[in-house]
Amino acid sequence: MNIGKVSRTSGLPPKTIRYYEDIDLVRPARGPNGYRDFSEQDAHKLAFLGRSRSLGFSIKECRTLLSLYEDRGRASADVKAVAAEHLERITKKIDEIQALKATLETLVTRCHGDDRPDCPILDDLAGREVPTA
Amino acid sequence: MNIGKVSRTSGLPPKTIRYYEDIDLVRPARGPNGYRDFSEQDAHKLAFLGRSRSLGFSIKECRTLLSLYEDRGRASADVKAVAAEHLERITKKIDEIQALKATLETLVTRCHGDDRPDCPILDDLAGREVPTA
DNA sequence: ATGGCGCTTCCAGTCACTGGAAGGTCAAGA
DNA sequence: TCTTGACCTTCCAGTGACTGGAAGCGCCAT
Repeated sequence: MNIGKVSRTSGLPPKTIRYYEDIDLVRPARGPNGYRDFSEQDAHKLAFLGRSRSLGFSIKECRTLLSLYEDRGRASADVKAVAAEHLERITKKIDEIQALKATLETLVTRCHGDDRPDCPILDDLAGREVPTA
Repeated sequence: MNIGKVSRTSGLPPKTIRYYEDIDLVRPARGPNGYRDFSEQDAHKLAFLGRSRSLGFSIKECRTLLSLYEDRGRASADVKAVAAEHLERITKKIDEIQALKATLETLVTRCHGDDRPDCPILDDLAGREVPTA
């Protein structure tokens, strides 16, 4: 399977697939013309990677997940640990970003948004006190 | 004011401040010894930048915000537009990341997490069908 | 004058790609 | 047969927003 085909089936851009080979996530065979020749297994692996990445796992975590995936005797607890840690990070991130949103919402609401130059958003960014409530 | 002092007052690491000079966000004067010499205004600007960045504005947006901040005659509507757009992005991001969290939570809950090798998390990553409910 | 901190520049690395140039390969159509 | 155009290759460089580290100055106190 050429890179174009596996790109279509996995949903990953060719550039990304080449990059994944570069960092040793996949090791496709080569045809006599120098073209990469992906096996079904390679295609599966790439789809797995795409899905993992889209769930926000880092490349490093993907590497772990992939090795667990390929280890027939792995303990599901090991996988769960990686996923749970990731879940915790995500949860924290959501909290942070929601606090951010609240702040921004307050600011946007308070700004009258007209031709006048006085603007609570800039006031806040400049560190001036703006009551929260 | 030396870089160390302004770093303390603005909360930004010296490296970041030098970087901000590099990309022309600040233009501190120089003393006869070659040291950067930050004015109160510079310090203010850096604090403004720190606050904007911590609210998740990109450097590009910070540049816009900063120019609006320094433009005595700006219309608050212009500022509101930048902030509102950012708010929209944040809102979308929250939705996405929450969907992510839900998926991951389902997977983590479903994985028994013991010594056995069968694991719904890996099954999902591999693209196998896993019922959502 | 010596030690230690703070300052300088410059180069390289991070993460996960992405873009582009320069060139080889392959299959289909005129 | 020639040519077109899609597809493939490698390599280099850039993204964003820093961060780390080395080498070498300046400054102040003891």
